[in-house]
Amino acid sequence: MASKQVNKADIVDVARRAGVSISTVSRSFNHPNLVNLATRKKIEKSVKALGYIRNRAAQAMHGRRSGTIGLIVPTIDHAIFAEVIQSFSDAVDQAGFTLLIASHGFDLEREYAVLRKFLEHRVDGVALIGLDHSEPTFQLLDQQAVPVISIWNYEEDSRISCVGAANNEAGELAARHMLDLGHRRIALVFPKTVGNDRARGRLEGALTQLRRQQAEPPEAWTIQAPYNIAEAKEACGALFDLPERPTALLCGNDVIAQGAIYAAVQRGVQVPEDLSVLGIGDFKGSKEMEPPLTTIHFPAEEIGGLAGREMCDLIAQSEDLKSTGHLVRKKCQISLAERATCLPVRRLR
Amino acid sequence: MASKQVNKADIVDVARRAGVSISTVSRSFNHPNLVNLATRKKIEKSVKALGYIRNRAAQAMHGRRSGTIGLIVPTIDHAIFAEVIQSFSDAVDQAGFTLLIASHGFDLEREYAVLRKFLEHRVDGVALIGLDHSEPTFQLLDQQAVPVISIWNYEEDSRISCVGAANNEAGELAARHMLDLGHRRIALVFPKTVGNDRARGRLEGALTQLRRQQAEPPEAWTIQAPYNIAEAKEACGALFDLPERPTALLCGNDVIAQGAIYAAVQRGVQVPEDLSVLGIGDFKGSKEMEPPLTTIHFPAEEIGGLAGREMCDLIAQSEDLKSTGHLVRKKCQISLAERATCLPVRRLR
DNA sequence: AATAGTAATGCAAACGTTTTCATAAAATTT
DNA sequence: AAATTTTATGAAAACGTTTGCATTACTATT
Repeated sequence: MASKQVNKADIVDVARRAGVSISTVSRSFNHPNLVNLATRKKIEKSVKALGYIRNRAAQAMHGRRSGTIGLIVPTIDHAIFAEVIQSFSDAVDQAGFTLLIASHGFDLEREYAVLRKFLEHRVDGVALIGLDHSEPTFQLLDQQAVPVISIWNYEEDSRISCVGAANNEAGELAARHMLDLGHRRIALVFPKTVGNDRARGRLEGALTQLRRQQAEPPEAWTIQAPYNIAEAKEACGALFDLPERPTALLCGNDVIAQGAIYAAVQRGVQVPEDLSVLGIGDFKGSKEMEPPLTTIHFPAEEIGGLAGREMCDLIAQSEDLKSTGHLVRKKCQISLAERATCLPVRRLR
Repeated sequence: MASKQVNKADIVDVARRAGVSISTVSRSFNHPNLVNLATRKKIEKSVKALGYIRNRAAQAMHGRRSGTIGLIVPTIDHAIFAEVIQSFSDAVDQAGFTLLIASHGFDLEREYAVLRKFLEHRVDGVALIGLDHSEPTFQLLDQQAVPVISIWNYEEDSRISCVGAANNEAGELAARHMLDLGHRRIALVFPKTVGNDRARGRLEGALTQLRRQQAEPPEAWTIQAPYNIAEAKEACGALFDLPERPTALLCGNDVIAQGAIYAAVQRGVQVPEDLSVLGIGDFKGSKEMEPPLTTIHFPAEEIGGLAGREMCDLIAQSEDLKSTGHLVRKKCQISLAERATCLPVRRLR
């Protein structure tokens, strides 16, 4: 509506208007202490008048720093990732970085493509979710020597730096809780595990623990459900319609647990009286469900924030060129959130 | 672990290794048809060997295009925004853009700061949520003449291009449905409306409709709840404990509706028999709740995707410099999703 | 009063591309 | 066979910054 003339304000224009050289203008931005206060004021005024906005692209071409961090996630639209993304974003934002985000839809080839794209933009660092990545991805990361961090999973022998929790421990903890409550007829409902080390770790942890106590579920009781309430509900419904019903359901995540509970309600199966249901993840809202969901708490916000700060540190280090190249690994504690969907097994049935 | 030598591969290096000039290398990327196939192959080989990755920053300095789009949202960690972000991201991704994301936590001053930061990175376009923005934000946008689009809300006289739905219509539709079911004792539970035109539009639409039919709720029945199941549950709980209880609850969004239902369950109030509850938004999972939530459906994915494509178009147009500067507005249809939480009022009580 | 520092600034050379213009070689037309 | 067009390439000038080095004008030291 207004003038809308093409804006051209340049550092040169700013310099001219302020009656100084461009070096001085540049310096007044980057090393203000090196320039006289009065000069700085003049420049400031000139900047305001011209509506000048620094060009980070030009800046980046120089000092090797673009001021951006790339975050690659499987999907943004996911209760738990959204939370991690938010806290990661807040953390790097605070350090002045700008966040580039892309999702690959659980496709590791697209992940590689996105990584390349980010590298073209010369991100100062890259964050990935999980530790499952394609070989080309690892190689590219290594070759470009870009600071990188994996969020969400912890593994003591991870190939790249990581901040997260141990998913197998979550699975073990979950199974142990069920066993502690006396359950032996435990069904497992998990998402697909290919290319998803989160789910795989949890499932393996749970199975390990169950086997250890000779409570491995029959095949019919180990079912797969997508990350999606509706389909989880359906999958669990099928399970409930089986002639033999388990006394406990160990779900790979809270969404599946929620679906399971809905499926139970639909069939008049009482939770937790007739069936104990345990989730993993402690998604937002799980605590407020009715009945509140017993689950394994993952400190998503803590992980995201920690990862963000760690990412910034890594970048700062790599800048010092001391670049010892050593990996950093941070393990965040998970815990059992005992709420209302699990009960000791009723011996009589 | 591996070599990890500092990577320096340059377009110059590529050119040298391929035995051609840098112009040819650059051309082979940007206008492949202008360079001989054999030469292209040589360059390709050289690129591979050196692990060269183009520098978009340097590229951007030239042609005025950075290949990035900035998306500024109030928060990422929010069922509905996450969905919009995802589809917007997918759409711009498909067009080859890279997405910059930042959240401002519903603080319009931070929104302005983020916008400036994005502008420093020379984003090719900016997308914002909603139409409520500070005056400096609008001015900056106008002055920089950067393609901009607002996502989520539709207003026929919006100050910037927009793709979204009409929130007041959602409120009206919601109120009308309750009235159609015979309810007259209707309570309103909405989030804070300052700086949140989504909530404000909905509330106003609902009130308009209710007044029109002389069913405006008493003050005690118009309560405020934050976007948060736990607090919504609490707020609604207080409402239920009032001596006079409404027969219907019109909630500003599905999260609040969910909280309301939990609060009802807790108190033994039957939904929908004793109380009809209507949400707005149709969040993921609302359909699968037990009972499935009746709500006003907002096509979040459609809005995000449409906005993304529109953003790309806007950028393409602005590049043609024909820049007619006219705004584009797209209205997405909302609809009533009748499910199980609303019932015609019981006259006798 | 001469010397050595220090503070403030400017000049010009990077940075890694893209693109215009010029040129050479090859293909086509006359 | 000469003239013209087309195709393929290179040289060099941008693009908007940052920064090392040089210069000038002060201020402090002897």
